Amino acid sequence: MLELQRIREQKDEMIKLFSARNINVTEWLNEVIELDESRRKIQGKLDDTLAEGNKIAKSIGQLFKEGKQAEANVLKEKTGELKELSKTLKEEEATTQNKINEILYQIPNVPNPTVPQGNSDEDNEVVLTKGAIPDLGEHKLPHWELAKKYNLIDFELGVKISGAGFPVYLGKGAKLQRALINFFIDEAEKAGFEEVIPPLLVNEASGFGTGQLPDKEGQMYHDATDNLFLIPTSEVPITNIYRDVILEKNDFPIKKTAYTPCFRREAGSYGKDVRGLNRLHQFDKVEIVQIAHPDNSYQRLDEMVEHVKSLLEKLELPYRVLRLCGGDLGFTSALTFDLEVYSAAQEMWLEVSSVSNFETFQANRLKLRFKEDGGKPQLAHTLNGSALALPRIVAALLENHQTADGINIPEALRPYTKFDKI
RNA sequence: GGAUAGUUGGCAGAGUGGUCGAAUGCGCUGGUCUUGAAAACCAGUGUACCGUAAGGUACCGGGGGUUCGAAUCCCUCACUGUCCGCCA
Repeated sequence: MLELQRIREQKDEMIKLFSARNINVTEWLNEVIELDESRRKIQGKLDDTLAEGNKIAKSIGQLFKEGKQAEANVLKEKTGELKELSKTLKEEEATTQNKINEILYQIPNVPNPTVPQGNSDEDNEVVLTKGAIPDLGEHKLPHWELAKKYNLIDFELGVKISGAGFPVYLGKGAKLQRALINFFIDEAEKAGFEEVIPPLLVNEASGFGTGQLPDKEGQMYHDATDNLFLIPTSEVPITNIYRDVILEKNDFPIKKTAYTPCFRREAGSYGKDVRGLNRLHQFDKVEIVQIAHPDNSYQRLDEMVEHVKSLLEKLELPYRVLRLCGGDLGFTSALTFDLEVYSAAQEMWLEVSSVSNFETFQANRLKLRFKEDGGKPQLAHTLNGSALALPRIVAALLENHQTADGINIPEALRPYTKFDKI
């Protein structure tokens, strides 16, 4: 959620930056400013009214103490009107505040100045492409066929138990999952991230804090009985550790990593994009999260991208780094780098990581702040990235490393799989 | 699931209708003292909003109510502790 104060002070710059998203926020911002002005006026009146009421109430108390009942009763008469007035003003203020919030909830984050303008993923900027695309010759198989051939993943079995998008991993397929998770976690720890195991179900306040709620509840599985949501990413529970927290300056840097399953309803997805492991309702992911000082959050973002790149290199996968354009940029993000691996048999790039700086957008909702020596609390920056999402990595791993007589496990992963080949 | 007790400032913990944003202790910050430190003593120490400021308003788990006045009374929800039941 955007900061009201920033809207007041930097409206024009913001409008300019929002053009990267191809949206015009002028009317929204003007309306917010206008509503805020009237809200403040109302509050002024309300405060005065309450102050007067407080004063009278105190006098009445005093009079009672002195036994001056009659005088007290006279004063009581006067309070009725004040009460009515303050009630009305309170309602007005609440209504106005709600209108402000309604608008604020709809406005996405301000894009960083380096975000290219664009409408769709076609306008994303390729920052870097690295690694050789393997020449698999004639006999290349897509990963879902490899999975079947080597008995690694059973998609139909998952349909029987749960439905489409819930694959069952078998034998070496299951071991490969576990190996990747441990590999990713170990690498994250080496990079200074502390491992946590968060809850997989979160409450409404947490969903709101990171921006899944309101509006995107359709994306999450919801348990209505207890009003809990299955996490679509561990970003939600991890970042919410710091909801309603005021940090000290030397608490930085805060770096957490977690492995969790992730659950996404993916309503409306269809076609080749959902084939095999490309898009699932349940998948595994190792996430890295940082809470950073505003002064160096972009440096932290770069470090996170470097970390993810190193993972892909160790897995010997060809990848590219994209700077997302405004049209592809997530609602809460100010700047996002996507990392994609090349899936050699499908002959397409698959997004395996998304590394973002949310600046104060989430922190504002979370009330996640920090204090400089002697200063007032100010909002921290939140960042996160996948490091990495498993299914598409598995897809690329199977496809890219396939040979006529099996699938080679990359060197870096062998200590974890304990086998060299599938 | 049943019974019962709770939820107060960074922590502990008082406060059961008025002068309570809230005693006291601990912690923290600054000062005095000291060669330095500790101790002792003194002062300060929540958040948000409004206001140029002085100052004002709100917040004692959330929401609602009673009252001139609520941390305190009532309703409701959430959470926590304890006991019982069930269970990995």
